[in-house]
Amino acid sequence: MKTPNHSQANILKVLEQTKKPLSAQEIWAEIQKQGQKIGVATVYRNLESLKIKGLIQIRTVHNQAIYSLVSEKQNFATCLQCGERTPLGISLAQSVEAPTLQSQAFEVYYHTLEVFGLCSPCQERSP
Amino acid sequence: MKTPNHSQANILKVLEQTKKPLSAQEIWAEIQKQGQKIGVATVYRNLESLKIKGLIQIRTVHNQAIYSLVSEKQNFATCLQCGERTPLGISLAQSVEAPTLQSQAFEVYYHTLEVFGLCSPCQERSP
DNA sequence: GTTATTGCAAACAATTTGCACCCAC
DNA sequence: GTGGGTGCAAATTGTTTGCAATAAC
Repeated sequence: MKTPNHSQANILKVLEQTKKPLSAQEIWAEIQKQGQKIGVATVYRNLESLKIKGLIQIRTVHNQAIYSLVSEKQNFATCLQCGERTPLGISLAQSVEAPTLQSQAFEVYYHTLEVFGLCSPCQERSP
Repeated sequence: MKTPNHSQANILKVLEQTKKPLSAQEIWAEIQKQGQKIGVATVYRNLESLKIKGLIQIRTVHNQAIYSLVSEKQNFATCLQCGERTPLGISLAQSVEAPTLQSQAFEVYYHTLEVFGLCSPCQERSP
């Protein structure tokens, strides 16, 4: 659990290859499809480890955990109704992170700026 | 589902009273404790409605949805290991929100700035 | 009277856990 | 050999759904 093991490497590889956030089940299916033998439990256990290492991040959509590489875009506009997330072309948190958190001995891995509301289609759907 | 009904009012009241984020089950238990009769399903259904209205927000901790009023602090440092969230004394997103999103016809309800990493106790616990 | 909302219990699905096995070192 | 990592299947638990009864307007 200390050094990145074989399963964790597979998980990271899949996330890099597909280039999009996946659920645990999708990751599991994908690794199997690539010929590797792996159990669901192993996927979950290693996803947890990877999360704590700060390599992947988790968000929840429709009551299902979705995993993605931390290296991907961190700023989104998320629709409360359909869950669609569109990246925002801004990145501004670094400037405040450091000073505020150093004093609290908090070790920053990454950050997220997310805006919630209704996307245009959903606005029309529920007036 | 259009106008705030009785159940939704109860949910909001509980969230205001306890002044802290609660799980659906906790909200359900609390409303019952106050003498109101309500079913779990009703709680879930109305939480969903309140979410879409932008009145409450959801986050997931340990595979459980946690609900809180949107009016509460939106900026946090979250520990990836223990899940502890400490509010940040900053608020900076407004300035970028508006211009970026107006062009996309996205109706903003609220925003969140979250920083992830390890809190000081957890750093010592996992070197 | 018509429509929306509710409670109940059953159904569901994602995630977790216990345990025996196996591999690496 | 020993300890961590694994697969399997069972168990758990939060959440959702169908439906008849009820409340709202």
